[in-house]
Amino acid sequence: MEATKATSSHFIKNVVIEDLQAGRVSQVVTRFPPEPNGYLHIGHAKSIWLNFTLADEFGGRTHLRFDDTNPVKEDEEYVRAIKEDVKWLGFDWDALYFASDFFDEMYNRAVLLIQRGKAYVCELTAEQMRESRGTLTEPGKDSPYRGRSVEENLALFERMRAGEFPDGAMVLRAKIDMASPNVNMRDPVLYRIAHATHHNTGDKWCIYPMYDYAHPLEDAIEGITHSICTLEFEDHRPLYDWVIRECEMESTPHQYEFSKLLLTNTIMGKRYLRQLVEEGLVDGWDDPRLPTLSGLRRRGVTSEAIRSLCEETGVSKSNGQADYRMLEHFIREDLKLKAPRTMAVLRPLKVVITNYPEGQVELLEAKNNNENPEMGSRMIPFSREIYIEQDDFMENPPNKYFRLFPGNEVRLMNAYFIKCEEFVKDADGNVVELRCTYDPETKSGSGFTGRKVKGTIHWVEASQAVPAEMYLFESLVKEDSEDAEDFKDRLNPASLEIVHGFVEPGMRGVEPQTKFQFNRHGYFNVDSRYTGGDRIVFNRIVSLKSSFEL
RNA sequence: UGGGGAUUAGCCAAGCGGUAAGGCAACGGACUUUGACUCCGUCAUUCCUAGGUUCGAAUCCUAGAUCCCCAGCCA
Repeated sequence: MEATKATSSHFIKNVVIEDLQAGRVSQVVTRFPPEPNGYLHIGHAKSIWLNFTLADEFGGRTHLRFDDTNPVKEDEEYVRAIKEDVKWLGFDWDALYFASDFFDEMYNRAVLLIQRGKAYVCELTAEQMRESRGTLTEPGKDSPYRGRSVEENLALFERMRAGEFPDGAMVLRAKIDMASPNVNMRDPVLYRIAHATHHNTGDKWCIYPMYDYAHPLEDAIEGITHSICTLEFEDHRPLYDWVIRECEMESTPHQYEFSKLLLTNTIMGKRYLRQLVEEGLVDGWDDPRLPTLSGLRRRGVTSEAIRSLCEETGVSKSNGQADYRMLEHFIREDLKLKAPRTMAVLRPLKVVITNYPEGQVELLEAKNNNENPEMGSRMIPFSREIYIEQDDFMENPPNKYFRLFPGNEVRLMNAYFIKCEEFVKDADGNVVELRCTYDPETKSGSGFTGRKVKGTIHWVEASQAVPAEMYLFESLVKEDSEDAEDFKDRLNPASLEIVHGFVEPGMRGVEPQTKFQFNRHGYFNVDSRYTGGDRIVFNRIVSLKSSFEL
């Protein structure tokens, strides 16, 4: 049976509970309102999670709404990608809308505003408008067009719509207060002229509503009860309420602001992400190093881990960033029992077991997940020649190194104890081969207790080993580089290392997006772009924790 | 210097007048066929500061400090 998941409390949930109890709303309706002008990243995941889980917990509904009010920046391609990401996170919208579905209604409400003397057509240029807006400490000046008659405004607005004026010639402005201490209230622009083809409405419109005007109307039309956004919109709230009130909307949604999710050691700014992609500094929007949802997905991060992160970082109004290690923790936690465990050698070092019969291959049993017996076991080959990790041998080891070194014995996971007798170096002095002996008595599962060994290392049988590429990722940005002026100076040149290693024979033909734990290394995902034919590429999702330092 | 927010441990975060939850990280120890996992233990006499109210304050009041956001015909 499924225990009811106790979700933690937060201030927006408290508001919802009060609204429900007081009868102010009968059903919670939220929305996730992305602008289709870019790819979603983990910060958006928080908003998606918040809106969907909040409504779900109280039997409400959540809409997916594309805020497509600016045709020059938006594209159908992003609509597709955003839908895919939301679904991948595990959420289903109860209704799908586009802001553009409501353009007629918005236009009609604008006419109403004009009729009520609450809006006017202004012919100030953008620059003049900026100059007359005042500053943060000085009030603005009224536009010379502020006193136009209702009739004149109506006629002009109609002609704007009819396409009689070029872009920038005039705008529709709200008539509020040019002296407001809140600059958002200084007669904000409601509509601008843009002769651009819209991905949904084509060339039907050449005037488009601004966010501050469109958003509250969209919410009201859809019957949204709790309109959740991020902190920077806090001082837009009076305008949000003004639009709802002055447009005489029946439904009165309320806006609540929370602090967006930021992660340490990553780049989240839309502008920077776009630059990385467009300048080819990364492998597309789904580069596994990116915090985009498509990048995280390709890397192998699970949606469950992302949801856990959202849940555990909480909902508040204080600015801050969560430690990326928190995400890593939830990835490991999610994959621990789900991912089969296998042996993979990233940087191979050949080992010849000199007392093992030449030409003999035996099959040994290996559990697929030590902590999850339901995953069963598999048979893996073992013979005279195997590969181990280069790191697992040192000619001159420091104290507390309990892997292989001359004269030392270790356990080969799932196999036998081996002892290092000699090592072979090439002309450059690199160790290229180990010669070891094994003890048949120590076979895995035999119950041998004769002696103990401190180290256990992993390996892959040489003749049947399957070559594979492993993409090892580090943070895209250097640690503690937040204050760098040019963000490119923050880029970590070592964020990607590709190694050529070996995996077990059973890995041949593995499907993209399959996740494994490589014993003693970490969690890896089969890359969906490069894997195919004989090529297998693994993306390292996250390493295992380690308390060992050389 | 106008307006809007924020401030509880290294990080995230509960707490709403009755004596500081939880998670991440870190650090000890036990266990271990993954230096992982798991388990046990440690980790804020104090909540930005200073005053005040109160039997009692992170919570209420007063004054101050620091940080974030706002002057797009972007969202």
